Amino acid sequence: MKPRRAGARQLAAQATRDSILRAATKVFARHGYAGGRIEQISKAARSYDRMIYYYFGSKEALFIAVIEEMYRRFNEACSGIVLSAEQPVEALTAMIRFMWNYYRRNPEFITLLNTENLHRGKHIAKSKDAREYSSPALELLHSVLESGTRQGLFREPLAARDVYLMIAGMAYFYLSNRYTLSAFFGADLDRDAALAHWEGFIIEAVLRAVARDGVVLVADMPAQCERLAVG
Amino acid sequence: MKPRRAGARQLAAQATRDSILRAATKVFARHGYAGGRIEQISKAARSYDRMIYYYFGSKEALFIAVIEEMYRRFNEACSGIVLSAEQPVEALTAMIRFMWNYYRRNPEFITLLNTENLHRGKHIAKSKDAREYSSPALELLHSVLESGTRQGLFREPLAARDVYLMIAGMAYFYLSNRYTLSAFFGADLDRDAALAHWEGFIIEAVLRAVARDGVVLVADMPAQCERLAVG
Amino acid sequence: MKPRRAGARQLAAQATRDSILRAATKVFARHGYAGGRIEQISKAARSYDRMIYYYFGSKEALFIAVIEEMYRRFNEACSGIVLSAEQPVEALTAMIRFMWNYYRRNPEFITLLNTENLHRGKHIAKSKDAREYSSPALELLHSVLESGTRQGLFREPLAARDVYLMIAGMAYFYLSNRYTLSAFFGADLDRDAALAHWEGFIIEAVLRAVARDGVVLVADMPAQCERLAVG
Amino acid sequence: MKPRRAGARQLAAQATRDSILRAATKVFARHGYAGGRIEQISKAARSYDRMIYYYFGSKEALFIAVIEEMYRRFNEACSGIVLSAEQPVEALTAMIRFMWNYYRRNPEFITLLNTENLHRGKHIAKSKDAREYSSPALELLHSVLESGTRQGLFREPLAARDVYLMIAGMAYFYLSNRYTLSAFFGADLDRDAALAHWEGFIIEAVLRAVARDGVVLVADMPAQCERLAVG
DNA sequence: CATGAATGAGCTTTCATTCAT
DNA sequence: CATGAATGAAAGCTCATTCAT
Repeated sequence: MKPRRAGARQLAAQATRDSILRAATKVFARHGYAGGRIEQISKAARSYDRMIYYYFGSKEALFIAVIEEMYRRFNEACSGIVLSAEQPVEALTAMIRFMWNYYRRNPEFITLLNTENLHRGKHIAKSKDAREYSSPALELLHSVLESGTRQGLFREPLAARDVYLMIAGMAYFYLSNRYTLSAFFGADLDRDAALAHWEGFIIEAVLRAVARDGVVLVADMPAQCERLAVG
Repeated sequence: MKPRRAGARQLAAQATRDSILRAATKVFARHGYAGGRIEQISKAARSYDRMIYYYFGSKEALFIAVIEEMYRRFNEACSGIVLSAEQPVEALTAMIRFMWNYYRRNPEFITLLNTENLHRGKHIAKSKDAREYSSPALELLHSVLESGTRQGLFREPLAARDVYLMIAGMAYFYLSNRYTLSAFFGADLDRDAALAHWEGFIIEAVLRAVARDGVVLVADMPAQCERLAVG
Repeated sequence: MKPRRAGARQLAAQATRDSILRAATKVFARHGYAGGRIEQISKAARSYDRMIYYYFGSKEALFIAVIEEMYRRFNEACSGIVLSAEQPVEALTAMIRFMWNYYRRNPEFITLLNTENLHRGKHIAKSKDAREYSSPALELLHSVLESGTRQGLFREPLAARDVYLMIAGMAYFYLSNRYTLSAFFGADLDRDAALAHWEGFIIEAVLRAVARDGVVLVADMPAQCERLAVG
Repeated sequence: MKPRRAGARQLAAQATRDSILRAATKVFARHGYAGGRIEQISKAARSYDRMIYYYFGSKEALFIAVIEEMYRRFNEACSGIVLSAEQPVEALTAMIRFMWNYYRRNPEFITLLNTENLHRGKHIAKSKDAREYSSPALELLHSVLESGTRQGLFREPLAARDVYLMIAGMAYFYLSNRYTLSAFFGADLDRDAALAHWEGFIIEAVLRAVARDGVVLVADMPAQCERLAVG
């Protein structure tokens, strides 16, 4: 009947829903699931409590939507990675840098994942789209590792999953736990120099982990690498 | 006059305090700070809400006490590590196994740290004994790395802190995030085989990270190691 | 669009707020601030605890609102006083009767003021409208005193504030402290005769306090007055 | 058996009881009955909650004891008043000054009375010694008034009770309500000048209230008085 | 008599959620 | 769809009081 109006309405509705989702992401990331308040979310979204129930049904359903969106964005970002399989060391280095930077720039990603793991993944288990979240990052990594092996740079191919876990673990842990670690070490892990140092350390450790015995892989800025023969 | 009786009273009081602390550790580890209910804690401790306030003053103070106790235990456990500095590869391997097992056997350690980091370390900051938590593990690691270098097995010594972060990161992340990772990978990371595999992977990766160029370090079960010359 | 309906909603909301305020006035007047229970208030208002926090935010803020409303009503009542400045003795007498009757008919006024003074005025200090509470009664009194002086009935004008304090003190103290005073005197100060006697005594004392030396002012019921020359 | 020890014990016990009573007086005076905390009292008395129940039985019984002690002290103080009945104006003035100063120096007297009146005298009603509290002040006042009448200074004798109420009302109200009055007047009633002014005003008003028609009584500092004939 | 732990009812406050326009 | 009032359960915390040496 009034398509234009209906369209405008739908647009407005979508905007409301989006702003709630965005606000919820922030609030849950900051305070956890139990600590995240419905009212805080609705106010941050400049909307009303009621709207949250209208669009999402419950606090838990909202949290699930937040987790889903978080994965969607991560995979979307992963899809954007372009690597030259011909230069596996460069590609691997770029992959590490990507993950490190993604974690750094999306701190909610880390705290939301921690929150979800605190709850033993029960929300992701309820998600209908859970299956779709297997990341393109893994496949990329797999082909890079294969290429490196083929070129004699990497040893017999490691499981992409293991390398992924290694990269993610080293990057994630440093950022996720930097507050307690800073207290533990008596040093500020948030300083630029410390961050840069750790990024370099991850790269070095991963290259050493994948390198063929007797081969030393070096990643130089900007993203250069060399092959140094031994013996 | 009545030392035994007075002692009994104090003992009972200490027992009450301890059981509250133990219960709080479980509950906060399971549900986070905001999600952890005072009533749940007092019931689990077979005590009363009032006693929590009697002994600790507030929910937050109780949480701080939990965090402090958690660190104390960890450092206590670290103090028990005995390593033969003469066999640096074995020592380093043992160190890794220790941390991996500590995380596995003390899952609350992980979730409590995550919770504390969610709150940006604000509780540890309020702790009076925060300074004392610097772990003996770091110093041990330092001497092991030095010994390895001296023996020509390890390259010029890496910072103990970096190696510690590498080990902790790889071990911690796997265990902390296994629920979301299992969904992400579509595989169960909790299976014994998967756990054993990852423990081995960490050891291998760390040994490769610290090895002198051209040296391949291998850690064999049970805790054997060999030196394989290359070239 | 739907002004009547929207209006009805707002009206109902206002009614809820009002009934809470009314109930709170009663409860705080009866039991003091600490002794006044939130639940008692919400039940008396036929509402819910939650609504008190919805509309007022906290127990203290509710008490402040009660104090503000109490002052507002008092000043509103004072604004209704009509005095003929030409007949200062009658006017002053009427003023005294007004205050006496106001205290008698609004016993909460007295106990709320006592409660607020117990807390050293800390709530009124937090009130934003505190400034506006200076009563019209003072100005009225001032003009009555001036008129009396001009007519040669009153001595050189006393400060309206002092006369106000005298009236208020005598009336307030009798009513505020009648329970302990009754025990102290071994007599019932609440009997009609006793009350009427005291009202007359205040009037007489005040007239004597303001009278020009040598002039005896008499206030007869109903509100008549004569001037009796002396010497 | 061990009289000295028993005596010492009794003394210590009395000291404990007294310090609790003193602490309770302060706490109830400061926070009212409901607002006064048992723990606060026991801590202020450097004793234990349990001791309060040991010596007084309950919070209410403790409050009754406080009220009784308060009256006892007041009457004790009144008993110390020495007035020369031959100089009724001076005597009356001295009486007023006594009451004004007693109120000023014993602010707990005022707030405790207010608290007791808030509860409609229910505690004093439960006191067994309540009868004994009729003050010597009334009798003193009575004889002063009679003497003044006999000497032709005061009019036909007023009821001592009325004059007492007048003095008490004016003095008590000013001090009791000074916090709200200061806000109401926009002036500080606690300043020395203001206090001295009001003391003088009370004296003047009372003298005028009791003076024989045509007689002007003046009370000069220090405690002098003159008789000024009119006409 | 003194001491400090224990008790459970009850307090203020907050929560997620639903109702009524 | 939006708005804001309403709801009742449950949270953290405090209270006066009693128990057990």
